Amino acid sequence: MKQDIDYEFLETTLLFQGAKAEDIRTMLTCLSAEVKQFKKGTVIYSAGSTITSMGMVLSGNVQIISDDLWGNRSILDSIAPGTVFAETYASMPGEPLMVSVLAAEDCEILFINTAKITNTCPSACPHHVALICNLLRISSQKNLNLSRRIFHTAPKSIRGRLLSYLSFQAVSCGSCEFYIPFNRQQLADYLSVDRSALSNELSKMQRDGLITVNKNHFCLLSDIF
Amino acid sequence: MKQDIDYEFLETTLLFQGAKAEDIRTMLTCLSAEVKQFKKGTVIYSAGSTITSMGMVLSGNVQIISDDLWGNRSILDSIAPGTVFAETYASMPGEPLMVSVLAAEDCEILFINTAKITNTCPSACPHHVALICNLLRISSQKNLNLSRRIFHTAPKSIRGRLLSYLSFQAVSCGSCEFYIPFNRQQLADYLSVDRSALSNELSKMQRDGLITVNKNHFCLLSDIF
DNA sequence: GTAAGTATGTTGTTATGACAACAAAACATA
DNA sequence: TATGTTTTGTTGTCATAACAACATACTTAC
Repeated sequence: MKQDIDYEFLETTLLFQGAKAEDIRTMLTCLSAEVKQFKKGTVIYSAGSTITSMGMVLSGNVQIISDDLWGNRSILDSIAPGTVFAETYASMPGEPLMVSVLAAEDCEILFINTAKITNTCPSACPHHVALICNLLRISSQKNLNLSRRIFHTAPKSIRGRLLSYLSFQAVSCGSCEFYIPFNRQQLADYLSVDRSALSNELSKMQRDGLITVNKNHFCLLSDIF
Repeated sequence: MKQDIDYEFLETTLLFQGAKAEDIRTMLTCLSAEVKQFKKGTVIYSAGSTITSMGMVLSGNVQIISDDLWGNRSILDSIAPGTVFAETYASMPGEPLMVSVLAAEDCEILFINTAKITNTCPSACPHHVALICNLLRISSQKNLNLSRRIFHTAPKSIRGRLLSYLSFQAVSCGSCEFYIPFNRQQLADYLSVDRSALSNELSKMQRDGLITVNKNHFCLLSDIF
């Protein structure tokens, strides 16, 4: 089973950052990690269940989805190869998932039991410690992303949210001119507003001389930024 | 300086969970942790700056605050003794703070350099590993809290947000009858809605036979939960 | 090129929430 | 009990965002 894992690829991931292919092979054996295949459309983890292993996408693509009380499904995130998912829940055993994980394509997933990483005596395998540090970094990064989103959705008006989001983008890229990684629908979802209302507000802001917009390219004009 | 630290108290904190007072003393020396005093109203960390140490409140109380572009200040969180703050930023060196940390009362803060925890060779001090695991747990827990909040503020109507929040509370305490840890203003802030509109909506939901409310005590009546 | 599909912008209507201002409890303190 | 303070509920007005429906690009495939 394990011989088909591409350890060179794993070297490039955030989780295994700093470890050599050979070390990773040893670690995965030691942690009794498992690779499983999933057909497109399969549910990998379902909301409400409790889990003990985080997953890393080796190939294919998985989606984090949420079905609300009325059956409306929304896609919260899309996980690319080399990225982990469900690591938060795997670190907090017993906590039921609020979301489901779905195979968006045929995919291969590497499952790693988090408790084995944290519980196994680290002296047995010195790379364990590096792995935990990487996990901590991944968790902190996710934390920042979540905090930012809460931040940008805190204003009650669409314009306020856009100003919050856009000025952050400007600061973080060090220029008043930048591209955003969202299309209109995705930006609307991120800011929790209606897409057409968002489009409308962008037009107004352009008329008000605050910004210029062209597809994903934004330019902040005002001195309030 | 360090002799006035209450190591027995630190034993009870999440960060030092599992370590004995004597171990903690050794670790803090090894990590060259520092205790500092702050007068009420002092800024401990200010938004925009970059930091390398997380803080733990030993006595007093600190607030996480955010001042928006127009100078409106909002209190995002209140940190009690034994709890850490800014640990996310300390784990991601170079990331500028989005919020400020303010001494809400006279207080004593223990500062710990996160890089020293993760970089120091763990074999030098075996409890380092436990410390990192505790940090990971703290980070994961915060992650869950942030995710939940995003979840509950995702619906666009006040009623939708309340249903999301209240049904989660019911599930997590295993009963349709429960107390919430917020007063009206705090709940409104948490759900990012206006307080009086929230009160109003709760009344409507009561009239519609969905819930009964009495102060912090809620009872979900409908079968949709 | 045409056609089909997707993404984006526009407009008008309607529902809803923010806000302000006030009333009524609840609580504390003297 | 009287008094001030805080919390919560109520009401009405007004701004705003959701929604629907449509128009106009912009893509992609044929």
